[in-house]
Amino acid sequence: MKMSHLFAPTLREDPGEAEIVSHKLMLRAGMIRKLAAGVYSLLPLGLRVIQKVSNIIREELNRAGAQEIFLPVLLPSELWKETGRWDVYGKELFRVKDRHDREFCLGPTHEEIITDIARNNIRSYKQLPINLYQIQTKFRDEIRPRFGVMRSREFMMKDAYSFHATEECLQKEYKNMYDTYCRIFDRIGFKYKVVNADSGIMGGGFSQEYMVLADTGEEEIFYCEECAYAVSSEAKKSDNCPKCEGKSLNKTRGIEIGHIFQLGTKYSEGMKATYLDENNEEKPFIMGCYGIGVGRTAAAAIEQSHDKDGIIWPMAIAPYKVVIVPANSEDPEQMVMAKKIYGDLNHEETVLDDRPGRLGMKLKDADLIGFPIKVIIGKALKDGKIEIKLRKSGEVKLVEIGKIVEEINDLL
RNA sequence: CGGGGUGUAGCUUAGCUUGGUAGAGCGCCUGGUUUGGGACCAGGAGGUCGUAGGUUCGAAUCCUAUCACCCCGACCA
Repeated sequence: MKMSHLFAPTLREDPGEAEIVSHKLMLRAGMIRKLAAGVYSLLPLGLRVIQKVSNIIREELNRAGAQEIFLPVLLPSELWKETGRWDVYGKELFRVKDRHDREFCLGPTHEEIITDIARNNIRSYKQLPINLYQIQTKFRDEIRPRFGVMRSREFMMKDAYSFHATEECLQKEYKNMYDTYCRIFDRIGFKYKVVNADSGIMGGGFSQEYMVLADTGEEEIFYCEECAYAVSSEAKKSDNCPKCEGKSLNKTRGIEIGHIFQLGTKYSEGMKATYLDENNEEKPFIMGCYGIGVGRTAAAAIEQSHDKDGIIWPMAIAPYKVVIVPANSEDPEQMVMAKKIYGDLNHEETVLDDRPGRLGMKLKDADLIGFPIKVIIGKALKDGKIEIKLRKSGEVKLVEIGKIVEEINDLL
């Protein structure tokens, strides 16, 4: 991609509407623009990050045996009345009527719909277990949307639902999803904790939240350095770790980006969703559900990794991995070399800053957008060398022209 | 929904108290000089002052209503 062609309207100053750093930087880097409170347009850089997060989630879930589906956003009220959530969900549910005055809502989550599919299409224990997921826009009329895409009314979410014949089978899949989520967040490069949580309106039994550690996180969490134990502030019972006796708990803040639930039979009983077991007896499905906030994951990455100059993307979800910057756009030799290197690299992950203008302006934009690798073609070219500068560490390497492509590819 | 606050050019904002020509910086356009961390000079475009009423000879400024947005609280990926 050529920078002169890329639609990334960067802002030099902080927009007044943004309070937290990820919101400010997503606006300044030209990733998002607001349409209404809690409703955001994704521009090319923002969409690319969302797609990279989605792809990692998709790869790991597929590998874990889940199957991707795509459910409607527009949902008839009948299913919601079956479980009682038409009333329980309250004002947070976006309700609409069609021309015949039939009531619908815009999907905030899809337990009812997936359970309806299961009861209509799964009859035998032999068809279990199964885990179905989708990556889709969700709607929740939040009481107070805030912090950009961190808490918006329209947002991208991955939601998965599993169906089981036995409690043991649910436990096994829950553990499978637990591990899968760890792989997903490890791949992105997060520092995170898994804490026991309140299930809220989802209901059911046990649930755990994945919290990305960041000073600006909305929730206070406590964790033990010795073992994996972590807990959110409202559930904390003592100052010491219950597993490692006497060890005191450390306090930090986190952003919830994932939540896994053991639902049990709450929805299947409410909706009479049953299968026949090996004794020809009708049994309600035992269910689990597993969510990840995709947009929030991108915002959390920025909260966790940024500096005064801008975003420091982890390699795995950077919108582009490399930017090539000729120091002087009027210098023909530098431009020829920049284009040659651009030609030798993967265009899908590389931006060539071919704009006229001074080096400082281009580097400021590059640091704001957060490309992990800057390739600067400047003064050292006379000595047959090109500069590689890493966004995260600031480390600078002078590399001989002949080795530059190999060197860059080694860093990806 | 309760409490607090803000709406002036694409962005950041001055002007409002005390009514009388809408101003700046950045960005944008044209020309020139520049080119290693957001350059400089010259010229230029861009404004229903959130909206609707009212007071007044005259309203960005005063009054009323209304809308939008932001922050704190309950909710959540």
